[in-house]
Amino acid sequence: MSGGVEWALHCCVVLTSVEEPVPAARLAQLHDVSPSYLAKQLQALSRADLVRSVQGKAGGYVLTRSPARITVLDVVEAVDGPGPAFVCTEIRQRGPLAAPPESCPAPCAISRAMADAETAWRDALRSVSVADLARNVSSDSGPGALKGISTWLTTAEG
Amino acid sequence: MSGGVEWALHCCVVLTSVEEPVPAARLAQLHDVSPSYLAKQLQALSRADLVRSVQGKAGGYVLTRSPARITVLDVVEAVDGPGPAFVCTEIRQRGPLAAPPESCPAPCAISRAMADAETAWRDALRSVSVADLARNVSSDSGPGALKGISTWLTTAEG
DNA sequence: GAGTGCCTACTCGGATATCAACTGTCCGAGTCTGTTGGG
DNA sequence: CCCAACAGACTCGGACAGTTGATATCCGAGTAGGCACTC
Repeated sequence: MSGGVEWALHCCVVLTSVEEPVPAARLAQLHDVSPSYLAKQLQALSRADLVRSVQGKAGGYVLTRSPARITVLDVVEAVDGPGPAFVCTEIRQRGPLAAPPESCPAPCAISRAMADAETAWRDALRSVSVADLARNVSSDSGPGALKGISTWLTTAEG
Repeated sequence: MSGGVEWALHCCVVLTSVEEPVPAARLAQLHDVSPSYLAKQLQALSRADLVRSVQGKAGGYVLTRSPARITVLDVVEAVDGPGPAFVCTEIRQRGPLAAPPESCPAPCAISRAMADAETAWRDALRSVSVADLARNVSSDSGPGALKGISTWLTTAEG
């Protein structure tokens, strides 16, 4: 799994607490990560229409909709790609004892088992929204944590 | 996800139908895959104690226990490694507004959500055994399919 | 003083190097089988 | 005829290159805001 998923999720959570656009560079120095690489992840979120990019002097990124309507699965698929992690090569149709294609209308049992597991994984990620994450962060570190980050993001200090 | 997982699972399924050891080279030409690379995957299965390797002239690989007691998760973890796919970097403890370590006794909300999803994925893979896979293959391609593979594996034809 | 045009500075977006992991390959260590020689 | 020792060949196991995707970076296109000039 790509490590940029964690960055993107944290960015979505902090964007929950602010209404003005936040530049990628500021998000990068907040998390102390590479600004250029974080920009790439945010571009992926923008392509997936999870955040809206505004250009110009006071530009940056803003969530396109309510955090309650953005699931963790949305972010993961935006960054890591929507394709399944396990891809069936249909090796049962290869080799000297290959199964004839007309007898393979459905994916093989192995492919089905892996697909079912990935479906369970996706369902779990879909059941958690970015708003849930922000709520949990508040109950962990106190309600003032996100508020402090919000004010730091919107002020021009170093 | 490593593509070798598919090869390893197919090998485990075909090993279900045979009692004698089967060399890696024969499994490779059955599936028409690289013999050397398949050998690497089988070595991983051997390290995980899922298959037993016997050396010498009539050597090869055999399952160490009943296929009903080998789960798909066992094979996946043996080949891809047991570590979780998502690793939390604890970036909340970095940067100018880093959370103090004493206020982070538990993993962060993001890490928990990802861990829960992976647990669901693991549970799904753990609930399917190699015996289940073999049974499904038989209902898909007919009971004769595995039998034919078994006889082909144990005979010395080209 | 108000409006307009321009200029600057800041933003994103995609094209570009660097690196690690997966993929693929090879040769040496070890062992079982079959044969052969002797008793 | 039976046993034991040997040779042979086949097996696995770990060490060694090639290639694709992830990581990290840079510079150009575009736009909003601010300023100066004009009316």
